[in-house]
Amino acid sequence: MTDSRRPAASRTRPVAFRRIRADHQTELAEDYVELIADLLDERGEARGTDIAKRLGVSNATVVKTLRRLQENRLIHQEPYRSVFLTDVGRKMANEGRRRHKIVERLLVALGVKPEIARIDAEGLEHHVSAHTLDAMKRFLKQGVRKT
Amino acid sequence: MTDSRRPAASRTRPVAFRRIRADHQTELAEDYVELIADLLDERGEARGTDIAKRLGVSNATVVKTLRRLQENRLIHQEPYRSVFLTDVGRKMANEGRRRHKIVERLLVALGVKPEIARIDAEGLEHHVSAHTLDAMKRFLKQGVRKT
DNA sequence: TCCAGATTTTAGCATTGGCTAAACTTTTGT
DNA sequence: ACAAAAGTTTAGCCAATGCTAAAATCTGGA
Ligand SMILES: [Mn+2]
Ligand SMILES: [Mn+2]
Ligand SMILES: [Mn+2]
Ligand SMILES: [Mn+2]
Repeated sequence: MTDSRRPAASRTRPVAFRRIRADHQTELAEDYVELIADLLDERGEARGTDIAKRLGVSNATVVKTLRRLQENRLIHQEPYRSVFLTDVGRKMANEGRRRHKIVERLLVALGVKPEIARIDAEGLEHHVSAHTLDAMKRFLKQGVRKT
Repeated sequence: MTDSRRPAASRTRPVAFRRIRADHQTELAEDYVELIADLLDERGEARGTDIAKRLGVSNATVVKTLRRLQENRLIHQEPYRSVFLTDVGRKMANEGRRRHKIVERLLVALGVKPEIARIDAEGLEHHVSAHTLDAMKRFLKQGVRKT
């Protein structure tokens, strides 16, 4: 029953699960900076309240998370003022957007309804490795052969 | 700048983010029951230690999580004995496996290396809606047209 | 049988992400 | 100019997921 080409589950699975736990650690930060970048583009400023509204979360929660993002040098903020991205934060936002767009376009290419693609992509994006993202890009570019 | 066919971000984004938070709530439970089902199939019993090993997590963590899964009627266990799935748990495991396989096969079909597909699928599976899963299934079945 | 080593559970702690209600600032309208 | 309204932060709570170290239980030889 053991497939010699496939390494034992006891060895391979922990790798996957560790990756997921790592992904989840950065996931929230990624969504925040991306959202902040969007707000800055759309309206020139990103207030905590706007972030809360878009995330569907309470104001207090946002305040707490922003504090941590500031400690991690992803954003800059002063009391009662709106939020800005540091260079690191902006870079993270741009990478996030890029991934996000590719995943969403891939779903649409597969025949997923645009509204649903938007929603699913928001969760999927954080778990797509660089290699998988490349494969998606290739698929989107060159139509596709496939058996 | 506003696209009339696309609803305002302030209305649509919270939907997506709420979905993600919901997904994350069930994610761990899904991985546990799937893993337990695997162990039961492979070796007839699922010990906490085996689960810990495959998840790459400490024994104590597993004990605590299993207690919660038992409260939620997904598993059954007795002290110092191995773990079994309830009907509900088994059903969840089967659905999980189905989704998991489809996602993994889709990635491979896109040209992702099998080892990487395995890893990425473990995180992606929980964020795929029924509709998207159908699209993936269709794609896998019928080659694909695509522009 | 019985105890030493292996296994499993418990205790206690930390971090993250969420909430509501209260306190504090800032803004606005008269 | 200043009080009411609006907006923001703080305080204090909870649940989930992780950890290590200690206690408890089980088990396989001698
Ligand atoms: Mn995103
Ligand atoms: Mn996201
Ligand atoms: Mn799975
Ligand atoms: Mn999984």
